[in-house]
Amino acid sequence: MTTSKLDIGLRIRDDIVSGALRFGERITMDALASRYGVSHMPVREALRELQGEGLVQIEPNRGARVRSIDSGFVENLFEIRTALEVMMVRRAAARCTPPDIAELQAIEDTLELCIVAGDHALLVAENRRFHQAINRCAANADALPLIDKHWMLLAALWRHYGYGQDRFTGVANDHQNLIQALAAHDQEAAAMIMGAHATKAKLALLARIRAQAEPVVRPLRRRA
Amino acid sequence: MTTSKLDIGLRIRDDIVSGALRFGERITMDALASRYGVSHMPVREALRELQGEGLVQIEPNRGARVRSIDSGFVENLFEIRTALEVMMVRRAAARCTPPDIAELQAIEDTLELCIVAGDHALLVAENRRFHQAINRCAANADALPLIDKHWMLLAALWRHYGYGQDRFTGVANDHQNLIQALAAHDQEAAAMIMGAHATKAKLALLARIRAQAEPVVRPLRRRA
DNA sequence: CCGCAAAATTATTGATCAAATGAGGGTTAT
DNA sequence: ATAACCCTCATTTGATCAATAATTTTGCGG
Repeated sequence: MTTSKLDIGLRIRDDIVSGALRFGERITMDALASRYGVSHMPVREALRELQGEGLVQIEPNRGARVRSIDSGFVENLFEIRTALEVMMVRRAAARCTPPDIAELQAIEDTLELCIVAGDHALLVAENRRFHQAINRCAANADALPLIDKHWMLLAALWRHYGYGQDRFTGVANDHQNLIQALAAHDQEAAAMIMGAHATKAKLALLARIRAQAEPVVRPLRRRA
Repeated sequence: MTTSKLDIGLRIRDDIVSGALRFGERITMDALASRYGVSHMPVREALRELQGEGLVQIEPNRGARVRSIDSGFVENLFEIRTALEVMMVRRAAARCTPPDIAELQAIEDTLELCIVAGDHALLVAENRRFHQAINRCAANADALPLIDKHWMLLAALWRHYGYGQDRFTGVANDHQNLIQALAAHDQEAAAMIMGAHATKAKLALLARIRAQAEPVVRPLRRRA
């Protein structure tokens, strides 16, 4: 009914990331069409596009479902993102300029304030900004959407399983060391730290999954 | 006319890779529909899916065109694929079994026969099989389609610019050393060799592109 | 009461149609 | 003659309709 002319693909994506559409859930075009107040056509095209991105899986003549996840999938996802971000931080270390470093430090400052204040919602946003800033320094425009896609999926998983108590201990330290390595144009150091940083996140999320955490639906701000 | 019921997306993909549809070329649904003897519908969905994969670019209300190419894009593509394949070969080194090694050696044997015989067509096929076999050992099912996608794109570029004379000198040596490292479960060695292997390919293709005066990039008309 | 088969219902897939958007050309006015 | 404006055509996009495939339900027989 609220027939917003916005791209239906974005709406579906948001609903997947926000948890409104759960992983593995079967989705019919009828349901989505009535949910968004449009006909089947935009939904069909959006689903195809999301299938190309890997977010939904379509079986011929048998409908679509949101990509289903298991711990193996999570591990695979992390390894892909880690490999890409390590590559990117290496490039960033080679190319970053003093203004870039200053921007990173500024983001990191507010991020650490969030840690102290316990503002998780803003914290994850700032964390993403931090990593995006690094990736932008890497100047590989074609890797950015790839990383963003995986980041988005993993963010949805964090949301679903909840951030543990000690999720962000060590993050500030990693980030500070990362800034140091970038400022010194030390590619190997930056790569090492980033690899460890991402791996720690992987272990933390896998632990949450193993612990079968309650699906916490946190009132995270919808639009940044 | 030959209305094969096969997925139109595959046909379009093949036509892009084979060069029938050139990079940057504008494609209308009418043209594709009549070309494959189907109505607009399957073409629409296929184009959306290919857009999700990044192979075609769709501008709203202005149609679709095959992804356009420049040397920066090629470099970006190689860096992504290299990062992923290095990650994968590291995993493969940790997990591969004697039968895996035997299979790799068998593929490599026929590959080297192709080098001697100068059978380029079979050679590239065997080369791909070799790398796919390694990636399968890595047991990261979610990285496989990603790598395949980039491999396919780069294969199309090789096809277009041609393999130089010395493209495959050193390939056999790299592969043999790779097999040794895998058999010894030496992750670091395998990663190093794979990184060098992929980087050499990057340099070779970029050299081909620079050497060829004729640009593949078709002048893209910009919107206002 | 259980199993199998056939029909009906449900949902996807392909096709045709109508409307909206953008581009290109032609005409007119200055 | 040139520039701006309008009109027309081509093409995408959204909607409805028909048909194909699959799943579920129902009915019959053992």
